[in-house]
Amino acid sequence: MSKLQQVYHMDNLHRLFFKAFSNKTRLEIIQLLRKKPLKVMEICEKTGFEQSRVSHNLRCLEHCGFVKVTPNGNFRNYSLDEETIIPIVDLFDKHIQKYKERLENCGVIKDG
Amino acid sequence: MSKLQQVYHMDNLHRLFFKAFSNKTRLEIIQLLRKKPLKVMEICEKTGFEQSRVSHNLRCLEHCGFVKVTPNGNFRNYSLDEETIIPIVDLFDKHIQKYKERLENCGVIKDG
DNA sequence: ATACTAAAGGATAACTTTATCATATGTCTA
DNA sequence: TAGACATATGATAAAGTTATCCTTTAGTAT
Repeated sequence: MSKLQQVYHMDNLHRLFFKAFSNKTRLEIIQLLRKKPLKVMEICEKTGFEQSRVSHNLRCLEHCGFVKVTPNGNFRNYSLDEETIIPIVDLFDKHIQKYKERLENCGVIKDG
Repeated sequence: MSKLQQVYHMDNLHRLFFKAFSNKTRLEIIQLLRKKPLKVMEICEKTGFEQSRVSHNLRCLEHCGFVKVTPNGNFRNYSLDEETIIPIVDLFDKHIQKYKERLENCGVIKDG
């Protein structure tokens, strides 16, 4: 694989990684799981999102390595990958604090 | 503002921040600018993207605090905000290296 | 086995984002 | 001022993403 292809490939991975974060449902789930592991129904109750919506997005998060799942009888417990995700989320705050007004009225990306 | 509202608000900012990153055009521009500041036409030439596409996305990046612009006569020089963006981009690599296969075939988020 | 509960998965309409086209603005030089 | 060049902006069709509805799978208990 050439250098150029490697760089391009890396860009795609970055992009997929950010897409996983850039969704209201998934981000709320991540914030909840920062506090403690939860079952699917607990996430539904705390967010008000319906079960199917939560399941679909947990699937995405698990697939991309953001969360781990531990089956426990009839339930499934979801928890954050603490090795990579928690330090990353913490680091964002610096940028976001500095530019929050701008982020809020970009015009290209919208707060839908 | 209540605690709950603050948390919700923060989530929105995170989301907008990630959306700015989760786009092929913007991410390629960011990677180019990691090396050195560039004019718009230089970005077009290096990426092969057309001028309007680059301008629209630079507008988004500037608005959200990712890049700074320095007008210079007929040209405009764009550069990355090194204080916040560069350390963040570096940190992502750890997660992305660990989960690259998974990111590549998620099913929910696609590599369009 | 049947009923019950928790969670996952498929299809799709509604919504959002993107790239493109056409046009406008701004800056320089003659 | 006019012409040339660099960049920005508005509108919109196409592409991508999301939530929802509905069905299915899987575990548990009786």
